Amino acid sequence: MKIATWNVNSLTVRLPQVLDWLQANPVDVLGLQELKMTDDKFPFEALRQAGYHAHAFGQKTYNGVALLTRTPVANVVRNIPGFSDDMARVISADVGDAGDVRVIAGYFPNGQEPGSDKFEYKMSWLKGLRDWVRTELAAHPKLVLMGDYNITFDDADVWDPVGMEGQIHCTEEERYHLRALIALGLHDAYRLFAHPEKSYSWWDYRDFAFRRNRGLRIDHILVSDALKPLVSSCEIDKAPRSNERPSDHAPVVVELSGL
DNA sequence: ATGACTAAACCTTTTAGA
Repeated sequence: MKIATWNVNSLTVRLPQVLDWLQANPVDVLGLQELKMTDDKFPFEALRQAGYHAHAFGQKTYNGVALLTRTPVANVVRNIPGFSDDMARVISADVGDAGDVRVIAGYFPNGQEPGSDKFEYKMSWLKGLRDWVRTELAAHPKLVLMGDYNITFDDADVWDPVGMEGQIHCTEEERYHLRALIALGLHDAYRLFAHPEKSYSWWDYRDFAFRRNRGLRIDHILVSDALKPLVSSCEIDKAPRSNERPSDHAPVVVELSGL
């Protein structure tokens, strides 16, 4: 089973690229973030013709997430139960032939800058997510928590760790929450394998950042203890970042054997 | 240079992203 996450930064603009990517990478599950559209605009029919079931949770202009799957899913949940939020950031479902893999796909808050109201919202959102994921893990041992986290784990995820020290995506407060998720019994699938140094999942549109590989690794796939032994690969696909009108994020793909 | 691109909307200017 292959599971992927991709922040497309407007599905309206990126739909042709998503369809092209799925044709070349027929993953079983794809989580999308930053749809930037309401559900009545969501391209259910185009995705159905591409062979995917789709569940969307969108809103106007900002945020918005979706889960695309080759086979039908069950128990779709939108946002974080127990955490009141007027933004569309999370969608989860039971996937796989046995329906025993819980996939949670999220668009984590950006946070703007430390000390801002948006940063405080990011901190409370992360706490709300963790409290819910703890109970989800107890109910679903086989669990994947993936998406645009908007947090780097450490300096290895940052093109300029000195210049970005203490800046948004790189603060100790954000990384504390990321480690607290790991402490629930989750593992960063990407770091289960050796990868080249300076591997990132996002590059600024400005200043030729992609060509200069000035990026951040902020899109992650975390797998539970029960799934960790099944992970056979995890890769960032940089190819779509070279498209015309690309998303600023690249897809991340994990392969689970025996599912 | 609180800049550089990109996207959406209240659309020739602002807000947000990361």
